[in-house]
Amino acid sequence: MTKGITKRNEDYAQWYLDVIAAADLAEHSAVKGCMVIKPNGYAIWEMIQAQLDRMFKATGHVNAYFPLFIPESYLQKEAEHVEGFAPECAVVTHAGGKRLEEPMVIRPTSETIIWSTYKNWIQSYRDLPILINQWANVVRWEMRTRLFLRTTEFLWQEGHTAHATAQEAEEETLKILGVYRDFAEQYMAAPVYVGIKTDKEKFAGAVRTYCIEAMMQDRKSLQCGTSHNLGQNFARAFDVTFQDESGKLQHVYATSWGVSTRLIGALVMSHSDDNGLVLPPRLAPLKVVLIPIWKEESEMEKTKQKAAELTANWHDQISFRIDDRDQYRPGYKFNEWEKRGVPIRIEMGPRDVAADQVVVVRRDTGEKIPMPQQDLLPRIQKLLEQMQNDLYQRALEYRNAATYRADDYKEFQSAIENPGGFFWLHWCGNPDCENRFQETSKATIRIIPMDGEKEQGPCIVCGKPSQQRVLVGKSY
RNA sequence: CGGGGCGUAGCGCAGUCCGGCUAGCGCGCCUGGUUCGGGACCAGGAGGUCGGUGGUUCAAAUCCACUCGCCCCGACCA
Repeated sequence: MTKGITKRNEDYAQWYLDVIAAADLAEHSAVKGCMVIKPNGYAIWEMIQAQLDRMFKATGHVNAYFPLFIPESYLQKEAEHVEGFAPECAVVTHAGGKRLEEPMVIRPTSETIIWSTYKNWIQSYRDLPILINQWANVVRWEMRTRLFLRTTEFLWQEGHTAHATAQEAEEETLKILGVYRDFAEQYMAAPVYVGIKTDKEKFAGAVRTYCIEAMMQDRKSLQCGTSHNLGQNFARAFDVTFQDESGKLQHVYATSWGVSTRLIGALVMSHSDDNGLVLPPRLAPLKVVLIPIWKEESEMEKTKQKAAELTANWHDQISFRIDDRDQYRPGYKFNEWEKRGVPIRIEMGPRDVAADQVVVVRRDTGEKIPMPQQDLLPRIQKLLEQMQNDLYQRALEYRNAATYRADDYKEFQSAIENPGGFFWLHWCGNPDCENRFQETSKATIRIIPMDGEKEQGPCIVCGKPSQQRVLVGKSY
């Protein structure tokens, strides 16, 4: 029945691209590695933004905006940071028809420009904390790109906070990690594992990087959000000090954290099926589409009128659309809205009008549910919540079923290839061991759990004692 | 950067090996009509510097050289 969408089990990568095309979310642009986010895709981003923005503000953050351009010398002030980002920076050398005295980097992230600014804002402990977020675009010249998951330019939010104590900075880092986790689970309906990155995987310039990791339908892991405790690294690099209560000068403690348009890719790969996009209701820009059905002109008027009556008081309460376009037949419309991931479709034809009912169809299950027209909106609202929960549960079960414990390296190596998934392994903490199994399995340590159960065991590579298991998987 | 693929109508492609009429097909689009509870059908129509430059030739989408770009698979990364 489906045209134009490759089956998931035939070619997952192609399926992903096909779903994006079918749902009209984005397309490749004339510029390599860049994408045009089309209205359907951008609307999802706006839903993500709106909710996260509420959550950031509820936790005391405010928005600001820092420049796109960063003097090249700024980037070089933090050693690890420059090493990590320099290779993927786009640099502007000419402007206004002249060669610039100092080249400008197009921000790959804004720590450096922000800390050079915070320096002027902070003198006393009374100036702290600073809790700022910005919604922005950034550019990272990646070798290989994939729509939404990794593009040369992408949209994100980056929070940058400044604190008087190490403890406060750590609390902030964890607070945001919690926000991300809640957002992923409650809004994206994506269960996530939460933990710390290994030194090898952490952000360039951070003391510690925390993140949330979600499993996609191909059993690969996608990092969906990161929260960094930057310690005093950037304060030292930019000489940002404050006078504490006792009058002593101290370097400021910093955090930074972000999520990006990658989340749209995560949504696609978490829930969608061979018929196209499936969106969790809470992030669906359009939640309901009502399709009046008719044969003759008289019926057309009647059903259209009925549809208008039925939804007369919906406008402030739910995002919906009546698709009464006359140039398409119902089957075409069913398919079109399905591809686009609208959670609920309401069919209403002459038979329904006569029976004072409608047929409600769930996008996630395809289930058709006849419903009385009376009190339709609350029933729909309830169903949307049900769907939101069901999507989460389904994703959770899928992930749990594909998460294993492994103690034998050979077994792990074969299992990561087939069937694939997440593996809890004992790891001694030695980067050499990390590199070893990374090279041989192409899988990486996704997280070290923070509050996971302690369990003694031998490192799966070298056999030395390990205090707990770490999560390993192939990733995007 | 390595490997592979592709640039011909808005999209997907055929034609290229072996040069030759006015460059085709499907989808989509426009007009009219019949249709309408799971991707309708009929008729008519619009739409092309064949990625670019140079060369070979009476003649180039097709052969040669150079070049630009994009996509996919790997190494780097949110």
